[in-house]
Amino acid sequence: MSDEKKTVREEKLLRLKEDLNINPYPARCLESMSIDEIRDAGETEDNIVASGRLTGKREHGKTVFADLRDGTGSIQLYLGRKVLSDRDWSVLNLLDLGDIVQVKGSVFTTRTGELTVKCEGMELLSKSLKQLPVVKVDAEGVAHDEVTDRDFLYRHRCVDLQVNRDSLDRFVKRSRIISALRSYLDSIGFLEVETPVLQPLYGGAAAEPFETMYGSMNQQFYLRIATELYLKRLIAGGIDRVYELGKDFRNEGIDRTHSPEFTQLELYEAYADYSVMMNRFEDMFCAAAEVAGHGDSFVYQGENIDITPPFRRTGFLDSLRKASGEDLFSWEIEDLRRLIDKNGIITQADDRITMLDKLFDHYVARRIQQPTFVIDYPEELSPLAKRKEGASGVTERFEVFIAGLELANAFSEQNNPVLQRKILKEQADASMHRKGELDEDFLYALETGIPPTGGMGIGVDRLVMILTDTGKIRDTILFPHLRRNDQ
RNA sequence: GAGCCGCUAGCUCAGUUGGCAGAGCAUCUGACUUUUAAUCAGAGGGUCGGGGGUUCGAUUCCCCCGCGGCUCACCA
Repeated sequence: MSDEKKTVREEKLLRLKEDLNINPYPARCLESMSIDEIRDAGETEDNIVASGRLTGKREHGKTVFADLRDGTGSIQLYLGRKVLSDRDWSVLNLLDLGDIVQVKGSVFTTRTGELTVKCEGMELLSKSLKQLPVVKVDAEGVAHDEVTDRDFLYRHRCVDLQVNRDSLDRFVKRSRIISALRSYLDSIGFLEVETPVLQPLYGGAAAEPFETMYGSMNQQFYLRIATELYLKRLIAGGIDRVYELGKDFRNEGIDRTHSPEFTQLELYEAYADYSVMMNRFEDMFCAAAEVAGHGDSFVYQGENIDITPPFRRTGFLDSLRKASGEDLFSWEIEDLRRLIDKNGIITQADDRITMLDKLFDHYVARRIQQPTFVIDYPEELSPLAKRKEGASGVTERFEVFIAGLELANAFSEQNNPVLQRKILKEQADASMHRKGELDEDFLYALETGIPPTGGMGIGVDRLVMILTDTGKIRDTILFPHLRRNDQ
């Protein structure tokens, strides 16, 4: 061991152990009430037990006021020289902010109107050796010295959750939103399943995969970019309502709305189509909004969002035509390029359909504020969707946009195995990476026959962004990826 | 992957036109029996992200590197 100087807290730890014969990390403690329960119960002469982290300490000679916080809330402690035993008073003097303690006592209201535990006994449950940032909130509710260093907070989420109240609230809501999605699907007969994260072939979306060497198989595997092709195998297997809620991985850029590791909900429903998926989306979105504490509307990044169903519907080509004032779908590639340049859109797109998609993003998608189903996408953009009957070149597909964010993507699934094989073959031939490889197992499943099916993918992190008024996807993810910082 | 910005005490930040590095909160000592951003008096605390260069002297100027932030690109 080194002979480095002990920190103040390490000294206190030693004094607790040697001078006071206290175990600073006991294995057991008394059962205690949660702090919100204590608050609900109000004043009482009875002895209650409360446990939590010491987050504030105001010393007044023979009296100390402190703040105790657990996962449910915070309450003030009153610690008096005359009330506490000599031993507890000595322990108190060796406590630091951040220590975890248990107190026993009655509950009263101070003359300033603060509900307070009058402590008669106190036990140290765990000594904190790190001096954490102290965030104080004044009478107007303004937080002082709030920790803002993103790097620090992402690397030490435990600190973020302790000192930044907003952060904890956001992740609690995230959890509740996910529960609400599951409850909805479970309640109408959907079966939750788990499909492989490591896949010998990847598919179901157009994205760069993460690659990994599978040692005992002696083969290259990929982290999934979507669960689609496996869930449809289950539809073929007769699981008529199926969903998976889990991580997908796309080896692409990180920005405000993209995380390479993200959470997606994919659901498939046999004997349904994309219009049923619209209803499912509305139902789930409203259920999630409710558990996030919202009514018919809420504010996202300063904009009021009205979530009263039904949500607006607009055609992909119609909306593009209206917004641009031109029938872009019939334009030649040179003219599209000129329009893209004129609008200052920076893109490497060189084919007609990608250019149209870029123009759609520019003219329509990013300007959509209120919940909107953009329906009937061009078939070139939608290889896994069924073509719309009676309309040429479009598919039964929609995406949901709210506040300029793409939240969901759904379609009436292509269940014609002959057409599907043809489309995937053309796509594979055109791709540099896939080298013409088709997912034959998936096609086999289609060839055994699957019913008409509606399917949908929902970006869960983005849903949480919208419902918690969060501007960056990273802030909805507990442990976003960071480079190692070994210094 | 590109451009711009940042990195100073545990936290929030100031500052040095190149000359022993500052504040508030936190910490430590003392005072105080109902405070709540408690107050008052005093004290300690820094490899100024890392490495190199210029210079009598660099935390400050220059170069390289690391990490982060913002914008953009990639992302059916």
